[in-house]
Amino acid sequence: MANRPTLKTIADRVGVTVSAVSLALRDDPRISRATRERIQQAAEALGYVYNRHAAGLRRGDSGTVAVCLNDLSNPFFTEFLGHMEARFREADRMMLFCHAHETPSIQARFIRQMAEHGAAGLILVPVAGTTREDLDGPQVRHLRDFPLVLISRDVADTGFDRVINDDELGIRLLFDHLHDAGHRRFAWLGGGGDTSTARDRERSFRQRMEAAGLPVAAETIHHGPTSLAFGDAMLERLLALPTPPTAIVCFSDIIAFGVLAACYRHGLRPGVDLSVTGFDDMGAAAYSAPALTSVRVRTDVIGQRASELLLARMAGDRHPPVREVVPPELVVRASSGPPPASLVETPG
Amino acid sequence: MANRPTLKTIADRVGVTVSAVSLALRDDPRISRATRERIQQAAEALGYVYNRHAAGLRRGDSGTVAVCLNDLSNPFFTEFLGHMEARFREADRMMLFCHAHETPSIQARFIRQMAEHGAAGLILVPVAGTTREDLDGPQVRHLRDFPLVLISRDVADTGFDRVINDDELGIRLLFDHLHDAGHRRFAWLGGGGDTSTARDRERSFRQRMEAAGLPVAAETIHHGPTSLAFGDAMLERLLALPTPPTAIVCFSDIIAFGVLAACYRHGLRPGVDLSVTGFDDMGAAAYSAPALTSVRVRTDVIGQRASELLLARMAGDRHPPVREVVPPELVVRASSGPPPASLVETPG
DNA sequence: CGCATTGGTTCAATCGATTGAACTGTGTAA
DNA sequence: TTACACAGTTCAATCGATTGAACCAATGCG
Repeated sequence: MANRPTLKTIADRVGVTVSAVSLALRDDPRISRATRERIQQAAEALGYVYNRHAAGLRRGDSGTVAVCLNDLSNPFFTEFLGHMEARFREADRMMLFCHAHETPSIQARFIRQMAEHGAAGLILVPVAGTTREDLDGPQVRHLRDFPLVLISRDVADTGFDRVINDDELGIRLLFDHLHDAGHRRFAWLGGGGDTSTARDRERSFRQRMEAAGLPVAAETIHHGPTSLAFGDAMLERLLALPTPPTAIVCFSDIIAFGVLAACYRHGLRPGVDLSVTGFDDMGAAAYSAPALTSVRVRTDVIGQRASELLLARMAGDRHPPVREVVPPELVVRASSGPPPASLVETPG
Repeated sequence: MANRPTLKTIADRVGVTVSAVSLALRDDPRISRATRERIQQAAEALGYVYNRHAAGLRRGDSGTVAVCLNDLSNPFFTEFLGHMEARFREADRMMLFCHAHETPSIQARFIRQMAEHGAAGLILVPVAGTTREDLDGPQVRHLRDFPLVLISRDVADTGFDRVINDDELGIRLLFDHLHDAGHRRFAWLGGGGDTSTARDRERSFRQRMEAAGLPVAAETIHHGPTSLAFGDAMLERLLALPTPPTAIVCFSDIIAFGVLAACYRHGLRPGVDLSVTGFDDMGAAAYSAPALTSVRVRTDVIGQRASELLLARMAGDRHPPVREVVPPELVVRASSGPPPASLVETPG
């Protein structure tokens, strides 16, 4: 800030008023060509930097949007960030960024501060446990009619736009792939957090199990953090069961990678000795050892749609809140295959 | 922005002036307890949101810092982001974020725009090819005396603070570990970008080779992007050589993961049949298959130091520019070991 | 009683840019 | 010659908050 030149500085140097400078720098035809050029040269020479917030104060838009992610250590979410960043750059908007770290208080604070900073809109991957109250309650009155789009995770009854993955479809594709390959003994390594994603994926898994006439026993479902360590540790526990599963369905790629690491240590060949699947299909899934069967969540589509919706809202669009559900795709790779022949239950 | 309440709104409701409201909301003792409370309640009731930029206009600091990363898809850099975000949150500063995508024009644009948005400081991981000119030339006159800290990658002679990893030390630790284990046939899979990191690591590698009396042949050094695909593809080429290397030293973990993936497909056991090492030691390195020997770059230390330096500069510190070099640590895991017995050259 | 003090509040200028209205001087038409 | 249009520029209010100075009333002191 160290006393940078302002419109006044330029005006004094050229010998006109700030109004003339303001108009000239924005190429307003009201200022003559000659004067305009003198002004623009002076600005250049002085190293003038436009003050967007002073302008925004008058005009009513600071030109920023806010983005709040729950977890930066998960590349899945940074993929979103990348896609949105690109779209907002196109729209000439800067991004105010927050890493909420799955912590409600950090998220709450950001929701206040981004408003104080004049953000014109907010894209939010709500942290686990986010309630309707948090986005709609008396503490956040300023969010009323505020352009806000939720992505990836849903929060019911908030009246905001949402763009989310079709988790039900994803799990169905995955389960059917495994079931068709002959698997009957499944384990679910699930997101422990209180998120729509964790709930929806697990519910779908249970539904598919039921539909296939398979029992969902206590040792079928396991909850834990979305971390490599969790997947790694869980494989050990699953192997210790009297009848270990032949297919391990993981809530996310991250967990699956942990399982693959443990498999490697045990000399187990995923895709041959047992099947392991992820969910999200982040970039690394194609290069794990072995490559991971997963469900490709369209972070590009979701990120772009969310950006579009937000920009539309910021432009004054007043349509009723939408809930867009983006279909994912099954990506079969080496980590899944038929169960080992010795373990296939012969009918009768 | 949709006509939110302002100080005036509150003032009218309570029956005082905006000055009184301004003072009251900041708990100034000049306003009586009674009035202060009435004002604060009214603010609460109206859902008032502080306008930091209007205030900043008067006070001269908008409360934001800018952060520009070269590559978001590399978790190594998001680790930095996480550490800095935490520090800036503590300091009550919001982050204006940019993903430069290794693209100079995007970086240049951000350097201008963050200034327009009144950022009080900038942390930059310069994109490949960034020159002294880009940070010090006539196009960026506003960066003169601007609080700016470079991290991870250095740009010479710019007069800015820098916090970087000791790449020379890192490579030395890695090389000596492999050499001591008996390896004599090395390959280098290097960063193709024009960055100090790529240069310093490769130079160190060459120096150690020379010091060990080993020839650096054409098939020893290979350049390519920092991607899984590059590492994956390179293993194929290295295996096709008449005398393949026994140790593959990768510029970064990302490349090494690609190599591991290819090894898996070929049935090669890293750490047994050949050794593979990474650099950065990002979180996933402990959970690859097998776990990756790497050099732990202290993203936490670097991120924190950079934040501290920046905050100090923003507070008016005028010390001459510093260049802090943070020592990394060797982390030996399963992906490296002695060369296969059959390949160890017997002396004489 | 008169004057100074103090507590509580308002006044008014300010930060940097924007913009509708007003002004100035030139050229053209009546 | 007067009136009028018009191009080019300036005036002045405005956005929302801050702050040193001014103001006013009530109290304290001599």
